[in-house]
Amino acid sequence: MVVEVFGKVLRELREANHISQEKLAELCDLDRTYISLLERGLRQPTITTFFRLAKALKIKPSALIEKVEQLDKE
Amino acid sequence: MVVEVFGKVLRELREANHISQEKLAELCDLDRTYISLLERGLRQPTITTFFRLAKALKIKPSALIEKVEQLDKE
DNA sequence: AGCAAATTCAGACTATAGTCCGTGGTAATC
DNA sequence: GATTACCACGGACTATAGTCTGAATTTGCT
Repeated sequence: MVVEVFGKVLRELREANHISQEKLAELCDLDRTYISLLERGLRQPTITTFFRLAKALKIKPSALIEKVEQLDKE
Repeated sequence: MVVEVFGKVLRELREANHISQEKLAELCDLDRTYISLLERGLRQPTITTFFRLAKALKIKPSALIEKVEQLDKE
């Protein structure tokens, strides 16, 4: 499912950036606990939230979606 | 803003596919009136809804995001 | 082992995603 | 001028996005 895959990708990218959930939350003006929910696939973002996450993680939104696309095909 | 741009792109792609809002809604199992709201930039989809829209419009999600990215840079 | 940072979890809350019902308007087509 | 297709718009509704606060738990470090 898209939402679980997105969570995994999000966590991978965050760790690759060596920042905490709290730092990421601050960077894209979201709540600390919400990042946790996203990474665990318990919530799904809207597209503007998605864009803000991508920006904070220094990746193009299209490149981020691509990663999700790949893993989502099983 | 991302949400308005997304609405424009959505409408363009739907018209390029020669289908009505109602037909698109049926294809991705959404409500007719919600497609209207999306196209007018009054609502923004979550990522799974985004993926379903892309599929119905026969475009890769990453390609769809790319279109939004382009127009979003002013 | 012990401390600190990082994360998870829970409850209560507001805003909005998404549905469902209908109504009205416009532009073709017959 | 009645019908048909398409779309905008309304209100009322349920589910969930996203916030806030704090406490419990895990993880990493020395």
